[in-house]
Amino acid sequence: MTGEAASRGRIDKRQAILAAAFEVFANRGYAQACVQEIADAAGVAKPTVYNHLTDKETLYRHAVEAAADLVGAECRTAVAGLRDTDRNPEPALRDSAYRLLRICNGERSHALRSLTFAQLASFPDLANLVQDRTSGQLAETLADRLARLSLAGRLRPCDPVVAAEQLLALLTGPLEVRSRLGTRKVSAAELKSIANAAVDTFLSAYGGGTSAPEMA
Amino acid sequence: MTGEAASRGRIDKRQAILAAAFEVFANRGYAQACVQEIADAAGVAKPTVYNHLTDKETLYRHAVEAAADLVGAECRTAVAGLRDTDRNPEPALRDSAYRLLRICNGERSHALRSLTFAQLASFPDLANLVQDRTSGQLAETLADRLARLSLAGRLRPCDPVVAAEQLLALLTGPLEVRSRLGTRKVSAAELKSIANAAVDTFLSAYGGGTSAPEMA
Amino acid sequence: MTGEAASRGRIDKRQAILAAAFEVFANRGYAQACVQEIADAAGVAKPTVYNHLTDKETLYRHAVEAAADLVGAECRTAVAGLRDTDRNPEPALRDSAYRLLRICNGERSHALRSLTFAQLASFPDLANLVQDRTSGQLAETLADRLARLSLAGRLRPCDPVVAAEQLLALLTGPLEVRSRLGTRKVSAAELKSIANAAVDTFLSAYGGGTSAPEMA
Amino acid sequence: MTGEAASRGRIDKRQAILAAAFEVFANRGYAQACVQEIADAAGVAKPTVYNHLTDKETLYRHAVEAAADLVGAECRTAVAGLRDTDRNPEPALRDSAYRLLRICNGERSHALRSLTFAQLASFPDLANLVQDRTSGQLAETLADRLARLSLAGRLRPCDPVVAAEQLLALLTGPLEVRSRLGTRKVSAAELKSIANAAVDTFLSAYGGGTSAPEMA
DNA sequence: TATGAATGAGCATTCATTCAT
DNA sequence: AATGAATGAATGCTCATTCAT
Repeated sequence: MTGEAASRGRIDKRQAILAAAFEVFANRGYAQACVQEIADAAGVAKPTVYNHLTDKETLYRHAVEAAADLVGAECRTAVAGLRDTDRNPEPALRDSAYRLLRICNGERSHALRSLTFAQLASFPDLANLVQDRTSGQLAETLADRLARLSLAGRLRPCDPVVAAEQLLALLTGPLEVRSRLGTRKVSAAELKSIANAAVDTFLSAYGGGTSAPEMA
Repeated sequence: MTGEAASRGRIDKRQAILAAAFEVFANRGYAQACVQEIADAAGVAKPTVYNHLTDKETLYRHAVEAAADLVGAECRTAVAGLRDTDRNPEPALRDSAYRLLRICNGERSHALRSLTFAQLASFPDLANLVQDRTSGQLAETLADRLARLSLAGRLRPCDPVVAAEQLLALLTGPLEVRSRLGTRKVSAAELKSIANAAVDTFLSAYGGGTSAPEMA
Repeated sequence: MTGEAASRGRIDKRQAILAAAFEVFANRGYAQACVQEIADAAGVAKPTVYNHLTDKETLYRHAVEAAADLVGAECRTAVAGLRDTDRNPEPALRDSAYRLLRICNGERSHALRSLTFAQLASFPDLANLVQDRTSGQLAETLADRLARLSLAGRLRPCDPVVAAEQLLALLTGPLEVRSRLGTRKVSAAELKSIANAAVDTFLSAYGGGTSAPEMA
Repeated sequence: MTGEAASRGRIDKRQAILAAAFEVFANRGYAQACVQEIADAAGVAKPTVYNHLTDKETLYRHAVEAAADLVGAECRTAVAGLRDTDRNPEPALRDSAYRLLRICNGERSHALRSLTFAQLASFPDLANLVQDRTSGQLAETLADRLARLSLAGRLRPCDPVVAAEQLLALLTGPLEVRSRLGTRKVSAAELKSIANAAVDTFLSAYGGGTSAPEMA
């Protein structure tokens, strides 16, 4: 009991530090963020931060990695509805598209994107890691789903990797513009409109499988 | 004469400083870049930098602005071929798409994108300015062209703003993934493949106006 | 029994800490040595060091004092052979001289010397304590022996304090130079040569007692 | 003029920093000395110290080196009187001995000795450098003089290196004891007594060449 | 008693910025 | 106009020391 409570406390503190770190890094950027501020935000003393995470760099890497994992998981959840190949995929596509946009429009996503770009030069490996665990995995998952839909005759035969890539591009590209890189709030209605426009275009190109064969 | 030569020298020095500044900022990021390094790269003494540009911030703003203007101009040139409404727009689209990708894949573009994201928190206004002068203007120009093509019956009736937005998204989104945010070289062949896939999808959705049947 | 064993364990731990402390202080110097490293070297946790020895300063004092006592005891042993006033003292002198040099050339002696000098400013009293318990006591012991030898007519009448002082100087001075303050190994042969040269000079000045009285 | 004055100012500042640094290092030791204190003592701002001397380590090395050169030069001056081989060397020996003791008893010498020992572990090369430029060069110079005196028949034939080494040992050894490693003031009278005792013993061993009977 | 965890205080170093020349 | 030199303000990191268990 005591042991569990203690280690719980330890873990909580570490989590608190990582969360505070991501928050501060997101607001200030890597270089401008100072460890003292992170410590303050986490409610601990500066050396405690160092005890748990060695370095400003290490702190940054762990904070970013954790955020990337969170976003990645959210994204995978968002496209879960596409697993069903028994139905016309259009409603599921519209739903997933909107869910993805909500995630991408979230603060965490914007911050992650921002930080990743910002530190491209300093931590290129971290950029790759983040991309893999977020858009990379998402694209793969999506490609899998699209491939099955295509096989099931719900989508025209196509390269599922390209299709997934383009669907995502049709979602995130316009969002980036409309949100002005994340500096502007985008209403739910606008998100829906982006999502639907994306799905429309996507289906124009990839829709219409066997049920209404375009004589592929 | 002397006066002109002198002011010419002055201008040259200012340009040299701005160029060096963009280079250094691009390589190190805003905070990590130090004025001394920029001065060294420009071949002048540190106070000279301050004489010309007041501030690190001012220096940054001017350097970024100049780069944005350059990229913006390049982009506008790239889509010049779309002005012609007398022909099937497909070849021009493929050409413009490829040209745009080459620009977006260039070092300057990547650096600009990187820096803009990196300093979102510190200089949000600069982010907007850059976006306006690059993708913003480009999107507008493109929307104009597409509107005329649509009017001319070369494209299906559509919202030209959305169409432009999506075409750009289909180009830049996949490029970003493939180039791993700019850290990886992308071959000309791959660029062409991205461009063609984008145009294919775009034309599936927006192509086929009245006068120019796809069967062409 | 248990009590004894326990207190034995306690004492052992304390000894281990002191030994580790001297080792670490010797290698790093007072300020550069950190308590954590000492704790690690002693195989205990940091607070345990504090439990036993209060302070970094206290720890240092005890460690140095213990080392000084060890060296002091060794030195006294080394000159035991001079107690004999019945024989020509030359062989005993040569033997004692060599033994002293071996001690002074030992790691512990060098470390002690180094640390004492290093912390002159911070702990001047400790410097005096160390000097008293090592060269001080040795000089006194030696002076006693020389006085008796002189009285016994084995040495010319002289001020035994000065004589002892000079004999020690003739030993340690050259050793310090040859060993480059302890950074260089000095061979046994070289030690012997130093010892003999010292005794030669010493006997030239102080040798020749009653057997060939110079009629002081 | 202006240039000279300016560079003069620069040099003066550098000298001031080095002098202040030696002072502070001597009083506090390397690790305990903080650069701010040195800057204050030199009457400059901290970064100025770094501008001139790069590093705390570099600062230390230059300060110590400069002090070593000063002491070395003083020592060489002190034994200048021994160059004369036409006279009985005894008065010159007594004079040089006393002069050397005054130097070795000076604050700078003590500090140099202290610091050298203190940082043996951190900067062993510096220890050697200091020893070479002070006692090393002195011993050589002295050996030269003694060799010539010996050749001139003013001293008994001997190994001049050993003789020099022993003479210096007879001076510095007792001084170190009497001054308690430099923590205690030693009166001029006591210095003279040490010097004379050293010369007495030295001459007992090495004096009495062929041409200059001791009875002189 | 022994220890994992936490902290307050301190220090080297860097950098944007400003004078004096 | 251009520069060498100087500085005030920060910031990463370390370490002796103390709690709570």
